[in-house]
Amino acid sequence: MVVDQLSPAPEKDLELDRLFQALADATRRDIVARVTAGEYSVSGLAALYAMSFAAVQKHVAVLERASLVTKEKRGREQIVRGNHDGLQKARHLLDEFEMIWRQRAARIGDILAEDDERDLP
Amino acid sequence: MVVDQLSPAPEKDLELDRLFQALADATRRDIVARVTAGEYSVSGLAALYAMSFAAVQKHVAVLERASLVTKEKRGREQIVRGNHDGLQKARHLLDEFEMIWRQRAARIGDILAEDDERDLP
DNA sequence: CTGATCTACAACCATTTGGTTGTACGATAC
DNA sequence: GTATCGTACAACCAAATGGTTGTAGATCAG
Repeated sequence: MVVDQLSPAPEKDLELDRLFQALADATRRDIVARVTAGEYSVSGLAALYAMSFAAVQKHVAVLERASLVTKEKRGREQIVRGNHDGLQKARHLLDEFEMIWRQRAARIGDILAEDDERDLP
Repeated sequence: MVVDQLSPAPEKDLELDRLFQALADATRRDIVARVTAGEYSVSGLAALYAMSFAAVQKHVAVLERASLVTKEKRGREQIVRGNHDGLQKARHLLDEFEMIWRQRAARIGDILAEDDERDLP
């Protein structure tokens, strides 16, 4: 019974909480997209948005805690880069949901097939 | 320039905000997994968790607003079912990030290849 | 050295979130 | 009918979020 392998009580998965929480903001998603494609300093990012430097700094911190982004000091700047692992972890969970969904669809298909068999001689 | 096609200012995408926000809670992820695999009434779901009925009711409402779940009245019960579309929308965004990432990796690969060519006669 | 830049972090504020309890109402069971 | 079940919704509360301003420490340019 594959279904019951799912967490019976929702084990508190702080990691996924932070991951999806981090993605639940348009500014942060934009930052992820940008630093995935290239490198930005924190102030370089801050220049892109209509909010204070400190606000962007906080967004980057949220992304960092969620393992979606890494920071590396270079001179007096802090370079922000995309972290592939975090994205893949999120994708992986959604893929699992997708699998459960397909298994369910297949099961429904089987039941219909059984009904057909019963109807046949 | 594929990179610059990305939202210059983060267009406020309420839909994705709600989607990821909804997934940023372990209880709600568990609900999604369960109703994706089968059918549950709201009270049926509430029986699974160590919190009040009203709390679960709110979680279901959040999932419904995020298009991850649908409710349908049946007798005096409200049946909750998984909504495939919402999940696919989230997967789609992460897939886009994945594509950007791969393009970047390919670009870096090209640069290295160019360097190699320059080094050769 | 002086001044400008980039960053970190604290303090504060308004709003949202995740939970509670309590009340009310339609549908079902007896 | 009455009692019970499943639901909806309001009011309330503590904590987290998303933003601000202000202050202070490194690092670089002149």
